[in-house]
Amino acid sequence: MEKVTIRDIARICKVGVSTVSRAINNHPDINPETKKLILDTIREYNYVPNNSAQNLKRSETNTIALLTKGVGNPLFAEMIETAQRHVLGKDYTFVLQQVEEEENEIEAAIRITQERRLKGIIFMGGSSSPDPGLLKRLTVPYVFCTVDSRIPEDLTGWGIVAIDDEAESYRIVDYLCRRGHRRIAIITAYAHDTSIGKLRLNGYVRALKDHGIEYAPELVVQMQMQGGGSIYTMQNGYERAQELLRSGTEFTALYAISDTIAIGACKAIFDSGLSVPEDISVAGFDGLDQALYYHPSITTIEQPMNEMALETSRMLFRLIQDKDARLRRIFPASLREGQSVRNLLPDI
Amino acid sequence: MEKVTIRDIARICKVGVSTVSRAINNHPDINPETKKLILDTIREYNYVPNNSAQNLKRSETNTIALLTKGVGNPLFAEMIETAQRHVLGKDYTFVLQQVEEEENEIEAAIRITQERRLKGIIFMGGSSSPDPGLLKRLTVPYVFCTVDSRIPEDLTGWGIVAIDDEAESYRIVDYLCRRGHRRIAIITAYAHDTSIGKLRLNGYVRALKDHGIEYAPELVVQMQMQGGGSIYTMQNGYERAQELLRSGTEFTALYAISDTIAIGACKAIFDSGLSVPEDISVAGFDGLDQALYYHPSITTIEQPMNEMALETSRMLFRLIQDKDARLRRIFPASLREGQSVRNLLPDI
DNA sequence: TTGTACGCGTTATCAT
DNA sequence: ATGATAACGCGTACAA
Repeated sequence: MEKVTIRDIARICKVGVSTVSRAINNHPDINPETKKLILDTIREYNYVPNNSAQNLKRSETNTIALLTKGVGNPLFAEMIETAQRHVLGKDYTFVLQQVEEEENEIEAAIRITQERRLKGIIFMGGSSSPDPGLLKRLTVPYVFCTVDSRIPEDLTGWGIVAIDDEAESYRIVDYLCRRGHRRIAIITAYAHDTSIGKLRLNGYVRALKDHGIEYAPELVVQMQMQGGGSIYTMQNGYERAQELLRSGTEFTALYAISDTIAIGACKAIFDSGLSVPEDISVAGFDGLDQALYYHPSITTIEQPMNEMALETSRMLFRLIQDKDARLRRIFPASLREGQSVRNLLPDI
Repeated sequence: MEKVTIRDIARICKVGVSTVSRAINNHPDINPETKKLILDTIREYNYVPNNSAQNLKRSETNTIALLTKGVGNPLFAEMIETAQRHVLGKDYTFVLQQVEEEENEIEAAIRITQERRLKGIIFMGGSSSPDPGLLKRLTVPYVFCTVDSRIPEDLTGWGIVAIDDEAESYRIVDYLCRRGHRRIAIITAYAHDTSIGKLRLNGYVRALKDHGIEYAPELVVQMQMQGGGSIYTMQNGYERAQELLRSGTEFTALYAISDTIAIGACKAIFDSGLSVPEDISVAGFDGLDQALYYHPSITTIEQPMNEMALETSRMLFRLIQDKDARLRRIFPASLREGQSVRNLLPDI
C-alpha cells in the first residue's frame, strides 16, 4: 500500500530498474511485451514516480509556473484556465502560484525557479517596472501577461503580452466625449502607481485635452490600498464613488479603470437615489462577463482574454526554444457598448 | 551565477555540508558565529536549496495542496486566499492545484500526493460522493470544503467543512413562500447530480410541501453542462431563465441555486422587458459580493466563507496530528436580504 | 560543535 | 533489448 518505488516494480517484473524507467518514459529500445508487462504491474500497484526524484535527476524539468497576485481577480481567472490547458497540452507540468500582495513577484519567481527547476514563468498582472537587478537573476524565460512592463534593454529571454492601455483608455474616454460628456470623473489607481493605472489615467487626460476639456483635479479619485487584498474591488469602487457623490462635484459621466470598480460605483450611484445612465453614465475597463450581465450592462473596453492567454503560453514556449529572443505582442482591444452610457447630444 | 549547491556554500565557508544544513534548518547544535557566516554567504550567493532534493530526502515534506475545479469560481477565490494565508503562516508550503473539469479530483490527489509527498489535502468544492475505492488509496488527511461529501464509515483522517445545503435552501424558499409566492421556479443542477445541486433542490421541494404548494415540474429548470467549464455561470443562468420565460410558464419568483446563476437570470428577465422584483422576484445562493453589488442587490443565502476557509485549514492541521480522527463541521449560513424579492402579501 | 558518508528514487551511461 | 551503476542535492546518523 505504502510508497511503492521503481525498484519494487522492477523486482516484481523481474527486470532491471532501467527497463522500468524506459517503459515509463517511452524509450525506443524496449521489447513491447516487457513494456506491456511493466505498464500493467505499474497500474496494478498504483505506482507513481516520485516527482522530486525525477526532477532531481532530470536535466530538464518541463514545468512552467504561473505567478499571480489574487487568483480572485476575475480577469485572470479565465486566462489562467486557458494558459493551463495549453501548457498541459504540451505535456508540461503547470504550477499555479499565488503570490501575496506584499511579496515581490520576481523574488518569488527566482526562489521557485531554483526550488522547482522551472523551464519558464508566466507573470499574470505583475508590476510594470520590475526591479532590473532582480530580473537579471531570473535565469529562465518569462512572459508578462496583461501588463507592458519595462524591461532593461540588455536582457533577453522575456516576452510581453498586453494591450495598449493608454490608447484603449483614450478610446473609451473619447467615446464618452463624443456623446457630449464634458464633466467626466475617473476612479483610478493611486498617485504613485506606475502600472496600468497610470497608463489608463494618461489616456483619460489626453482624450480630454483633445476634446478641449480642461483637466479638473476634483474629478480624479484615487483608490485606497485595502488591507491585504487587491485594490480593484467592487467595494473600493463603491466607496470612492460615494465620496465623489457626497463631495457635491458635478459630473455627467464616471469612468472606472476596471469593471469591478465600475460595478461598485454603479451601486453607489443607485444607492444615492440616482440612476445609470439617466443621471450618470458609467464606463468600465476589462470586458468582464460581470459587466455584461450587470443591469445596465456596462460599456467597457474588452480585452481579448483568451487570445492573450493562449499567446502568452505560446510565446513562453517560443522563448524556451530561443532564449535570446525578446518578444512583445500588443493586442487590440475593442469597445463593447452596454447600456450604461447616455448620449447627451441630440440625434442628427 | 548558475546553480549553487549546498556543497559550494560549505566549501566557501570551509565547513562541512551538514553544518550548512544545520544553519538552514535552524538546528540547535551550531555555533552562532559559523551560523551567521553561513547564512551571510548563502544570501550573497543567492543560494536556494533544491526543493526536489529536500523533499526526496525528508521524511516530512510540510506541504499541503488545495485542489479545486475552477479557480475562477468567485465563491472559492476568497476562500483560497484565506486558506493559503493560514497554511503559509504555519510555515507549510502551499500548493494550489487546478484540476480539470473532466478529471477525477481524488485520482489527481493520489497522484500529487505521491509526486510531492504531501502532508494533507484540501478539496474545495469537490464531489459529494467520491469513489470509496479511490478514497481508500488516499493516504494523507484531507478536508472537503463547502460540500458535505459522503465518506465511507471505515475511513479515518478526513474532515468536512460545509453548510447544511438542504436546510439553507429550505430557508430561502420558505422566505419566498412567506412573502406570498406560490409559483416559484428553480434553476438547479441536472437531474443525476448528486451534489449540492440535489440537496438544494431537496430543500426547495420540502419548503414547498410545507407550505402546501404542489411541486410543478414545469417550474424546475436544469442546467446544461457547458463545454469544458463550470456549470455555475452567469451565461447558464441567462439561458435557462430565457427558456423559462419563453415557455410561457407563469411564476412570480425564481430561485437560482447560485448567485452567479441568479445574476444571469436577472439579466434575462430585464432583457425580456420585465423587471426585478416588480414582475419577478429572484433569490440566489452563496452570498457573493457580486450579488450584493448587483442592482437590485440579490437576496441570497450567505455562506461564512472566511470562517469556513479558516476552519478548513485548521481542521487539516488537526488531522495531521491525529490521523484517526473524523471531523465534520457544519456552519450556519444566513439569509441576506437584498432588493430582489417582492412581498406579495399586504402589510399587516 | 563539527565533518564524513550513506541513502532518498530516479534517469542516463555504459556495458553486456 | 536489458541490467548494473553512477550521479542528482540534500538531510542525518554516526563518528570525531
